[in-house]
Amino acid sequence: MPELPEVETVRRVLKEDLINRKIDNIIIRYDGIIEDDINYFLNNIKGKTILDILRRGKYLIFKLNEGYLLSHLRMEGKYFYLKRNELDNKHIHVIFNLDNGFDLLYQDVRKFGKMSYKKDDELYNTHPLKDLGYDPILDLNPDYKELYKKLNKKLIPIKSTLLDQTIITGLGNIYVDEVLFESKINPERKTKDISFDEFISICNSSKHILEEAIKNKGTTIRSYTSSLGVIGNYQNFLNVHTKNICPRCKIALNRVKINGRMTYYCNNCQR
DNA sequence: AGCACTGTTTACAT
DNA sequence: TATGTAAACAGTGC
Repeated sequence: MPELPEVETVRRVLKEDLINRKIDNIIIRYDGIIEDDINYFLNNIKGKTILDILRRGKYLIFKLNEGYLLSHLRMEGKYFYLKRNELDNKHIHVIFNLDNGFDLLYQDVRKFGKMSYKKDDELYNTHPLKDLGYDPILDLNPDYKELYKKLNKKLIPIKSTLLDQTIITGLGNIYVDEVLFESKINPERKTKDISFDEFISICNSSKHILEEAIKNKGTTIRSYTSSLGVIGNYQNFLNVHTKNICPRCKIALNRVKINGRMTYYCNNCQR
């Protein structure tokens, strides 16, 4: 479900309730969510206290008093902070019993989400975080020249490259369309044909659009919520994604598949 | 009923 | 190495 603004919103919401909460027990109902050996995961997280909640790209990072709980929501993952036994359904796959009588529930309709435990010295040095590229919100002074080298001789469409989290991290299907519209670049252009100036424009638009989306608590098109029943607002500011008419020149938008992902763009404004 | 679609990532074949 | 496809899974809508 979520791209960077949605994950950032979830992080902020969870931070209000979870700081200094101790995890007394963990109930895992569906093993597929946990990437580690189950006992390794349980033994390392049970009894730990949540000191902070961080984010990198689309990953949520619970900083514990020792090590980290790394979590990716993929398409449908959601966290709910509720009084014990207040809510249950068949899509709740992991339950963290907290020391104050509340639970942190992990719900995931499609079961794509992943969690793992990372030691203090592992977090940023091992997959997946070590492979992530420029985070437009967290990284203030990126080496644009170095990033641009990665586009070097790629033949795939620029949209596919921007969905690849190893160059810029945090963009997904919605925000890539919006970024390319703002920077007036056709999503079907070959990556290697993007000029350095155009790449800078993409980076600037990414930062600007992601910031605005965070201010609006993310985009809710079908199922995203940051907590129980709380939707985002940025869908009201989308220019092209899910739209029919170009807001700039008023012609009909193109709707094509790139990488198997529905893509919206204006053939007139985006070159 | 059956098929196409969905905000993600990655394993695998070519 | 680079790229495209399928798979992980469940629900919704036509």
